[in-house]
Amino acid sequence: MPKGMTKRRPQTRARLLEAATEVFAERGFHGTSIEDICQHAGYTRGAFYSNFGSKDELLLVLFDANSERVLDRLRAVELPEGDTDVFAAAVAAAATPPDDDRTWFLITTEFTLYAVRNPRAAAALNERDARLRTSLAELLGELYTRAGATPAVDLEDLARLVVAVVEGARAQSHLEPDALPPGRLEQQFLPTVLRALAAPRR
Amino acid sequence: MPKGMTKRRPQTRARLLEAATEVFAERGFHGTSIEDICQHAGYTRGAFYSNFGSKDELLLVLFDANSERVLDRLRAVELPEGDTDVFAAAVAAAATPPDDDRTWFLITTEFTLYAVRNPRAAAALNERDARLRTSLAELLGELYTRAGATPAVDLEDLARLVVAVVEGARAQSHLEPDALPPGRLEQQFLPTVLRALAAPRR
DNA sequence: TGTATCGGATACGTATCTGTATCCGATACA
DNA sequence: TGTATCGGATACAGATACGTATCCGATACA
Repeated sequence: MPKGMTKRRPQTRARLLEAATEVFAERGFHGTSIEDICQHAGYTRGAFYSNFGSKDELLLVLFDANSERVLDRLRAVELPEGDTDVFAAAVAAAATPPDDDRTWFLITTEFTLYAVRNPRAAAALNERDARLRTSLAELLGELYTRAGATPAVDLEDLARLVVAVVEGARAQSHLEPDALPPGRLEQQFLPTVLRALAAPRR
Repeated sequence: MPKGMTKRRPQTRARLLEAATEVFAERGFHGTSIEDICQHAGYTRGAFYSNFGSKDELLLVLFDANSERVLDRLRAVELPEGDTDVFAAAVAAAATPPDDDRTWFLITTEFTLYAVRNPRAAAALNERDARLRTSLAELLGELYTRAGATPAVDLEDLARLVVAVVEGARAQSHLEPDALPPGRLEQQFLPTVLRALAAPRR
């Protein structure tokens, strides 16, 4: 805790961030006024400007916090031991989205749009994605090892593919949850794909 | 042309739509005021309200128009004849994005967000996606035929996968054009993936 | 050529949002 | 317990966006 005083401050910061999460998810970033956030959090705009310089700044903080969460989730994935179908088991273990996925899908997508137009945000997003791919590549490497196979392609490239599939599927699932339950596309295809990208036995 | 009169009308409509396309891409849907659109098109708000009921309505029209374009593009894909690597050739033929892809990536993504929150838009989006998948499944079927193979999975499901990969890759490319040129991920992986999903020869 | 209708411009009132400047209660700290 | 500082509320002034109501020039049509 910084020098002067505090105790209320981190609380209101947290509450503002949480409120912003919900309101952004509901109405979008541009569609949300600072007033909306404060109202939803039970504060006035005074509190907001005392804690953040602008709506943009808050969004960056929000995104960074979520990035850590996502990375933690990925790092927490444990590869199963069973020797039946390692690929399928691994995908199944990793493919369950959290309950609040809808909210974060909306915010992350919003942030993506924001990033395409804003260099500072693009940097943050690309850095997160790079770290995510590194972790994922690591995991994939271990997966192939356990399967007793060698990957036939660069693991970072493969990580890009996996991210593309996951993100693409996520969008479809959030638009038509009934037609495509979350995780289904991944479970249906990723095991086969990963297996197909193992180097041929020699 | 409708009864009363017209000639100017469809022109200004078109110009407003074109202006909206550009401004939405630049500042986002919520970030764009109706005034912005009119100014960029060289009209006043009077012209806007005479042609559209609201910004939302205009967005729907914009999206529908683009949907047709996308479907036309897909239907125009011609499978190559050469017998070398049919899968690679097909992917290469289909993977080149149009020049204005960035603009439409932004708008479509924006529209996706809009759709997650708005049933009417979701219906439009899902209908387009369904038609897109149908066309794509057809194309894939023909592709397997030419390859002398039988698909091992439902083609509509496979179409979902392809769409996921393409959309996921598109997002990555627009965020890091240098690290991932448009179409590269597709060309690198899709041929192998499609081949791997052919039923084993019997 | 006259005239009714159409398309878009202009003008207006209102609502909302923004950022800052100031004020007051609460809390740490001596 | 006194006091300086901190956190958030309140108050204010300006800007921007919205939708409508009205007006005027242009075009179809008789």
